[in-house]
Amino acid sequence: MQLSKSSQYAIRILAFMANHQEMQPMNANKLSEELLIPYKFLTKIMNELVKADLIVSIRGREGGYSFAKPPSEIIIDEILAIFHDSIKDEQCVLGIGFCNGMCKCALHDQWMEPKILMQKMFRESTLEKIAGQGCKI
Amino acid sequence: MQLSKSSQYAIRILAFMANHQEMQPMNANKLSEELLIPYKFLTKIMNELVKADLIVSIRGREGGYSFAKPPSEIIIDEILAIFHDSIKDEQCVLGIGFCNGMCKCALHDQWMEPKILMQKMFRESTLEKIAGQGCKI
DNA sequence: CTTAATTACCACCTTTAGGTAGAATTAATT
DNA sequence: AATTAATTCTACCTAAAGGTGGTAATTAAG
Repeated sequence: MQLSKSSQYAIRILAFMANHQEMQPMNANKLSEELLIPYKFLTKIMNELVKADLIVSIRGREGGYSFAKPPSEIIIDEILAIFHDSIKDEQCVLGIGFCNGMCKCALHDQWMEPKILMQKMFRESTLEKIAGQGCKI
Repeated sequence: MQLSKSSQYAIRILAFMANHQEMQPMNANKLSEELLIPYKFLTKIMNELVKADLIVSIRGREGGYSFAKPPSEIIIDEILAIFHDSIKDEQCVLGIGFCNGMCKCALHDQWMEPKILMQKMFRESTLEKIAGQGCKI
């Protein structure tokens, strides 16, 4: 029961970048060293963030990555969605097809509250909001 | 962000068995057909439940599976633990090593409440409690 | 004793997540 | 124009999850 490594890394990378907007564009080497994320894996993730239009990349010398839009407009759920980690409304904790009022799973009622809280957390947290928190790793 | 198939199946299987205690021992064929879980995968899961002492198996004709202890004494978290799906106290949502007061991740504070709720849900739900709920698939 | 019904075990297959390698492309600097 | 520092692309590798096949072991029933 946890996020994929890709999602975890992506959030940490973007939060770090949001904390150092003056250093943009920021290159993959720097990010890899600061966050202790394998270089090649990191570039793969960054590339997906570029394709998803969260990040723009500048190739060549003095290049690197910068935000495609301000961190205040990027929500965590948007990042999770890229790596298929977002919690959908209809998602059943026991994986049955249609888990709703008609035919619900054995954990449906208990699952409601934590599920809604997680969705709320992922949907209401912007990068800007969370960037200030924590010890920036 | 979801439970493994093994955990999902195991909970559904055990809840079903708790709902039909008069039919014990219950064999793999019956469980597979009722719950639409691939036979071979199901027997693999049952075997793990046997090794974990949640279930006892009886081989041979008229054999099958029965509870090793009453469903009122089996909590969901115990099942999740078998498949490495339990949510540990120190588990960080962004996967950093030590996420606590000293050095916490950017989502630490927001993660607290849903995490505690999920742990509560998994730790306080017994099989007996959840068995009655839902439409028994 | 034989047969049929059952679980246990071992080995494998397929798909996905996580991660790596190397060459191609781009662009600033010299 | 050459060099160098950077991203991008394609392809691959490894480990784990999910799933299957075949057979041995066990046991009740006939």
